[in-house]
Amino acid sequence: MDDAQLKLSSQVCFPLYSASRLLTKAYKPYLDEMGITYPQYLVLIVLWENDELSVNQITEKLLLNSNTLSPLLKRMEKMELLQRNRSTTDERSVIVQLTEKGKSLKDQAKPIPDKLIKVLLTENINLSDVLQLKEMLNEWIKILTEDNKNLE
Amino acid sequence: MDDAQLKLSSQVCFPLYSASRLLTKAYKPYLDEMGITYPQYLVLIVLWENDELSVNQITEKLLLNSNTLSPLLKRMEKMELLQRNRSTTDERSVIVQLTEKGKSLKDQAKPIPDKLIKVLLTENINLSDVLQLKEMLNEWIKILTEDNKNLE
DNA sequence: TACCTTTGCATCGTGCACGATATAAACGCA
DNA sequence: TGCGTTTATATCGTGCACGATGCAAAGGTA
Repeated sequence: MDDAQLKLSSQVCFPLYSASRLLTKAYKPYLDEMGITYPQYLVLIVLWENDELSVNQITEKLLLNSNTLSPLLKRMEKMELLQRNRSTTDERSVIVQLTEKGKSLKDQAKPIPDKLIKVLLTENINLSDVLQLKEMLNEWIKILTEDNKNLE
Repeated sequence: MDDAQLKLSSQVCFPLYSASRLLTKAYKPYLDEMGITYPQYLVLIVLWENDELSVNQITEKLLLNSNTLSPLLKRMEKMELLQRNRSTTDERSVIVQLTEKGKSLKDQAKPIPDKLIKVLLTENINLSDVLQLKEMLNEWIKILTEDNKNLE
C-alpha cells in the first residue's frame, strides 16, 4: 500500500482547506448583518488599526495581490465604507481610508471574535491549543511566502 | 484596549485562511504538470479510492455542494478525466467514474504529498505536531459541519 | 537629459465557492 | 392510486483568488 499518503485522510492540506471554508462560513451570519464579506472584513480590520494605508500596504498585511484587492476595494468604495485617492507624493500609490460609515462598523464587529472562539473551544481543545495551532500556521505562512518570493 | 481581539494578529481564522491559500499555491507547480487544479485533484483522490461515486457521495467526502461540484465535474469530463452517467436504479443520481486517463494520473500524483510535507516540517514543527494540528482541524470540521446541519 | 528598470495599481480571463432557486425522480402515506 | 414532501443534481448570479499582462509614475544610470 505505497499510495497510502495519497488517501484523502492522510493529507494536511485538505483539513486546512475545509476548516478554512467552514470557519469563514461561520462568520457569515455576523458579517451579513454588517453587509460585508469575510475578505472585506479583513480589510476593515487593518484599516481600523491604521488610519490610512496604500493598496500595497494592504496587500502585504493580508497576503492578497492587487488583482484581488483592487476590485474588492472598489466594491467597498461603492458601499461607502472607504475612500480611494491617489497619493500626491507618489502618483503611483492609491491611499485607502475609511469613511465614518466604515469606522462605525467597528463597534458592531467587536463581539464577533469572542463568539467564534467559543465555537472552537471544546472538551479536547483549549485556548493554549488554539494558540499553538496559530503559531504553527504562522510559521507555515512565513515559509510559504518566502518560497513564493524565491520563485520571483 | 478592549478591542484587542479585533486585531488581525489575534484572529484564528486569518492564519487558517492564509495558510490554506498559500499551501494550495504550493501544490500548483505539481498540479500544473498534470493540467489540473487543487479541487480537481481532490476529486481525483476520492475516485482513486473508490471505483465509482455518485455526485452526492463526492459532496459528502469533499464537503462541497453540488453547485460547486457540478460545473467542476463537467470541466473534468471535458478534459476526459472522468465520465458522468445517470444511475439506472435511481434516475436522480449521477454516477462518476474515472477514465483510463484519470486513473493513470495516480502514478504521477504519488510523489506529491511527500514533497509537500517536507516543506511543512521545520526545526520547530515535527510530524507529530502536524498530526496534532490535523486532529484539531478535523474536530473543528466536525463541529462546523454539525452547526450547518442544525441550521437546516 | 535620454533610456532602461522597477514599482504600484489595474484589467482580463478562468475557476472555484456558495446562497438562492429550479426541476425531475423517488418516496411516503392517506 | 393520488399527491405532497423529500432527495439528487443543476443553473444562475455574485464575489473572491490568481496568473498573465498592461500602463504610467518613479528611480537609476550612463
